[in-house]
Amino acid sequence: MTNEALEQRLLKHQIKPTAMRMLVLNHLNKTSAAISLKALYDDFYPADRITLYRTLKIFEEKGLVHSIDDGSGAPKFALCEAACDVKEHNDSHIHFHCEKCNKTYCLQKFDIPDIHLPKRFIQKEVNLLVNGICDQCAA
Amino acid sequence: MTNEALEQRLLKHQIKPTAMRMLVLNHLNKTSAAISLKALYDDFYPADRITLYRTLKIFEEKGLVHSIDDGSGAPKFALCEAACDVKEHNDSHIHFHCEKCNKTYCLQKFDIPDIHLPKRFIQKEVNLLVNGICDQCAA
DNA sequence: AAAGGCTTGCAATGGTATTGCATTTTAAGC
DNA sequence: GCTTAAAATGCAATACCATTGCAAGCCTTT
Repeated sequence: MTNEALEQRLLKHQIKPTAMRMLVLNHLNKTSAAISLKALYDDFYPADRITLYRTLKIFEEKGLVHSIDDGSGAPKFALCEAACDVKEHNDSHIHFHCEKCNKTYCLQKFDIPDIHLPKRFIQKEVNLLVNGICDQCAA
Repeated sequence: MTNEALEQRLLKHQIKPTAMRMLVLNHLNKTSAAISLKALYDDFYPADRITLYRTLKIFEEKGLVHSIDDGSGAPKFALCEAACDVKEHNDSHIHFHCEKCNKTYCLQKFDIPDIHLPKRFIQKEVNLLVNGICDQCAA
């Protein structure tokens, strides 16, 4: 992804494109798995941890990434689908956590099936986390 | 639930029935919503927090309760279905978190629908968390 | 060049999970 | 019942992660 493309993507989400933010966005864009703050920190060492924290925070707030809680203790982050924006997240896909390699993937193509709830329960948002073994590790 | 019944239930799960454990089990049994360690601590004050922590821990390990991560930051705990035991958890139901009252319920009667995964992904365990408004709060 | 606003970096705080260890309680054998 | 071993409890301490406060730096606008 070119610098211009990165910049455009940030601007589209009303995020001021700083160097740090473009680096982080580029990094997120390159990897297929979701990434934790700690992992991001390791990859960007010796960049400041708090800055990375706030970078992810604002990305999330502006609908550029969504956070995934895969039960590993710390949330992980992954780029949103194109449909997401500042006003609304729309990440209705399955999240898969591999218990072998510990990676967490957004299965963008795999929608969450319809849910049946008891009478008078109102559904707003659904999180579906599947634990198991990913294709790489199953090989 | 009688003391004998509580005791039997603990023994069935290979948990030594101490006073504390029976109290906690009774408490879990009385409430329909899942409970966090902190809330349990508040309810049992001035009992020791660590003891309660370890009580929940062993309950979980022995298949008497399961933990639910509803995104509130701290896991909550609820009694397992009767089918669970020391060897295997089997809590394949929807968890519902009400954003109004912040309570989290096990919808025992509402099974998780079948999931479609990409080729060669192996599914082991599924967590389905629905956020929304519960029947009480919707009224 | 000056001023204001946003970003960054460092320090500090806060909450929760977890472990170590000494003491108490429980269960078992005699 | 008494003794002893194992398990549970209570307290202190540690560790981890998220989050905030504040001062310094950067960038834009005038």
